[in-house]
Amino acid sequence: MGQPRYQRRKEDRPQEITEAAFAAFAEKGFTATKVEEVARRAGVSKGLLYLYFKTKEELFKAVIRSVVTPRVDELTRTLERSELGAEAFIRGPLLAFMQRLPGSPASVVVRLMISEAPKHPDLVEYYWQNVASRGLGALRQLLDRGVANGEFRRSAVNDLPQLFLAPVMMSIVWGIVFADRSLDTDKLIETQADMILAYIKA
Amino acid sequence: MGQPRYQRRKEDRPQEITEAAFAAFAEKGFTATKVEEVARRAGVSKGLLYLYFKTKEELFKAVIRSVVTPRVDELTRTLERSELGAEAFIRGPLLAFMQRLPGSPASVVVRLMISEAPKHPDLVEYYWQNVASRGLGALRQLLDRGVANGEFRRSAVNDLPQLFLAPVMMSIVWGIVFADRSLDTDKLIETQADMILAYIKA
DNA sequence: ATAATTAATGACCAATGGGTCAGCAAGCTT
DNA sequence: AAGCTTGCTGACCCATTGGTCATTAATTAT
Repeated sequence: MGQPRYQRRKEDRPQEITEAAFAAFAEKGFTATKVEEVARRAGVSKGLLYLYFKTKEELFKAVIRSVVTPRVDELTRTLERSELGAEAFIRGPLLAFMQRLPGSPASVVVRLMISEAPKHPDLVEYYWQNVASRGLGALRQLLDRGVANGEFRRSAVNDLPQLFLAPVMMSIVWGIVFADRSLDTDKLIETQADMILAYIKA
Repeated sequence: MGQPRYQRRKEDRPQEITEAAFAAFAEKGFTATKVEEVARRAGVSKGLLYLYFKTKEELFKAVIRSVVTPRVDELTRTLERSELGAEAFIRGPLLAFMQRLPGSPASVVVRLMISEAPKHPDLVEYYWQNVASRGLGALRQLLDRGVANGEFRRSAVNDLPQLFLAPVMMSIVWGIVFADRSLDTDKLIETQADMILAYIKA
């Protein structure tokens, strides 16, 4: 009956801890989350956590990276695979992708970035390199492609792909602040796409 | 030479403390700001601060209210005074107002709300009643007026005045996270106004 | 089996910071 | 000028929590 009191699972621990931390941060934010709480959720002692992550901040960075990386990969894959025209791509996969963001972990990342960015310049740099600049670059490329093949005219939008993301950001922030008060985020994002397309169509 | 070590200025203290707190919160955020730091900035002892504000949270709420109230008043006044047509109002005073927001204290308030909203439901309620719902209501009214007098057609925008604010929010968040990396927020907001107007014009 | 290795524990430490309060002194009253 | 009220101070308290480390026990090697 000697149930061992724990198992040694060196391989799995980091991810388990990271996932537990994400869940905790999502609920309470970074500062308000106690390291011990993360450990408890991961079914692990606080001491072990500090064996895998030097400080609470290191853990935080690892969490952001772990959430962000797969999502960016998803986006770039979608972009590369597709052979749709620019407008069709925007109305199809891009719209779907953007509409999923407000309800996804991305939303938590945004909240954490806004709260903690000023204290973590290296994390901002990472986020810029791996998410923002790549995403915006892809959008710019898409718009330029549309111009090149005559679908779109060249306009201010070419230099401001942030216009696509503005209603996504609005939806995310709305969700954080006014959790309950409903807003039709799908409609918001879709209408923006409609407007932009009407505005830039050749 | 008996310089008095302090003066009694019961009337001015609350505002002085509130202003010092705003400056401190703007730099470090709510949690990272120590009450003692606020007191120091206000040129006051920590004990006195607690004479005027029961807790750190009460101070926080007072700060938000003090920043938000005058700004809302400014907006509503502008709206009421103006006798411009809907489009002219949007391209004129409304655009100017929105373009000022990202560089204004409003930006700090947004950051604080995003970070602290989950812990301060009553503050969210206050913000909703006094800022969000009034601002959105005014925009809705403006759009309806435009429809009524034949300037605009009725469209999805009538139910989603958040579309106007989306690039403002984007600019604010951008400024918080990527402080240095520049974004032409004026252009972003102006282009959005152009797009919306093109989209809804009768 | 026995020894060696190291994943894992949890009691503990030290610093931080919100909040208190006994006492001091500015400035008013008489 | 003496006394009184109260705005104001700053030393202090103590709960919280990030981080450490001596110890334990699961696993592997011999």
